[in-house]
Amino acid sequence: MGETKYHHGDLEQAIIETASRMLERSGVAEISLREIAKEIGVSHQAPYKHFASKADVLLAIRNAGFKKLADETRLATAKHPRSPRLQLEAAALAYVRLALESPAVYQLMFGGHIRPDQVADEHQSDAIDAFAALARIFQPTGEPFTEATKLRTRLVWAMVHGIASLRINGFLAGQPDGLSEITKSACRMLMK
Amino acid sequence: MGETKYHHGDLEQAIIETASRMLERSGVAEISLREIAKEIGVSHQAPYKHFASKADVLLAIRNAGFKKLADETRLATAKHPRSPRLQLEAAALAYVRLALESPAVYQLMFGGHIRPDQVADEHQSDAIDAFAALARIFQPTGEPFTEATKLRTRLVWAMVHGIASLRINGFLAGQPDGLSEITKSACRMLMK
DNA sequence: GGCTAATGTTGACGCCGTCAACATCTTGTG
DNA sequence: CACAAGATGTTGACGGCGTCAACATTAGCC
Repeated sequence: MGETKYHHGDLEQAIIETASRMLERSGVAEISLREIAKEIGVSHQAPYKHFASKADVLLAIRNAGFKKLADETRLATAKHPRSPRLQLEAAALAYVRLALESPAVYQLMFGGHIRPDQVADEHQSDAIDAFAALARIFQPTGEPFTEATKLRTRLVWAMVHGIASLRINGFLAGQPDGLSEITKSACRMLMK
Repeated sequence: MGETKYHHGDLEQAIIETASRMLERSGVAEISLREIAKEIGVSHQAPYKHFASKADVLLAIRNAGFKKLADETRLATAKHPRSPRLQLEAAALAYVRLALESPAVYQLMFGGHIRPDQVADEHQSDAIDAFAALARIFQPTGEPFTEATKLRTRLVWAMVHGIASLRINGFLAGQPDGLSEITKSACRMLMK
């Protein structure tokens, strides 16, 4: 049947996937919408039926990254319902692992490639979700987070973010094992 | 005298300065060599007499950023020769202040805009200097740093880097004062 | 003073993101 | 089932970009 169809079927998803793959291979500065379209086998204008601009494609990848971050954080903490210590460690390790798995996406989320003010509020909520999942480690009950909890959560986030970011940029040498060690040390320090 | 000269005088420095200014105003994705040249009042090819490529200009700005980081770290620690606690706090605050002063340069240093493998070893040394200046807080004598010192220094670096990076990306709300508080909390935790 | 290297200019090329106009397919409604 | 309307995809054009090549001007050294 149709080996060459006029309509692609799910071009939007194909663009996100192809763009993500090229992103990890070539870096955000090197990828072009036209090349993505060519790779998919579609005209250079086809992406504009699904995204308003190239920046919009990158934004979608960024948002998906934050969603995954929130999901994985919740998943990690859910595995150890009894031990905040293990929750923190699992969340931290998941965070770092995610960043190392898709460094280009991670840089898209935190590397200044997208101006913070051009992110719709609706999509900031995923980042807020990730923050909340972390905060519940320190304050499992449902009440509004105290200032102490927020401060603590910010320190945790900054710590794991710093570890991941430095590693991606080549400033923390060593095997992933060594990175786990640093991450666990950080957790020990933050849990005390 | 010469209001319009054929030779500029110090085009190389002018390019770095103009590029840095445009960087902070427009973001790294938006700036162009041609626009920089036009702003300076020189032809679009003139920059190529001083830099091999656009990437080379960005690299120079990145390297200058690391140099400044190392210098400021040394300066901060030198102010409190007696108290490691104050040294750490001063270095951390200087680090965060520097990042907030020139966020675009900071993103150039850590945001994945430059591939780590295309940085000449010679220019990694500034980053190593900054690391060493931090490490001396924990091990003031001149011996090779112990593993414990290195781990500790990495945690410090990751922490302040995380704070600065999250703030630049809009994930740590609040006045600079609030940021100082977080930074000081981090120092207290790391010093114990 | 004149040669040479350093510095700056003009012009061209191909790629990029995006606008406009047109083509084809899908789908909902009578 | 027909067909209009909207969704999806194509071709062509434009200006801006980074960079190569060829040429022009100037500075510095013998």
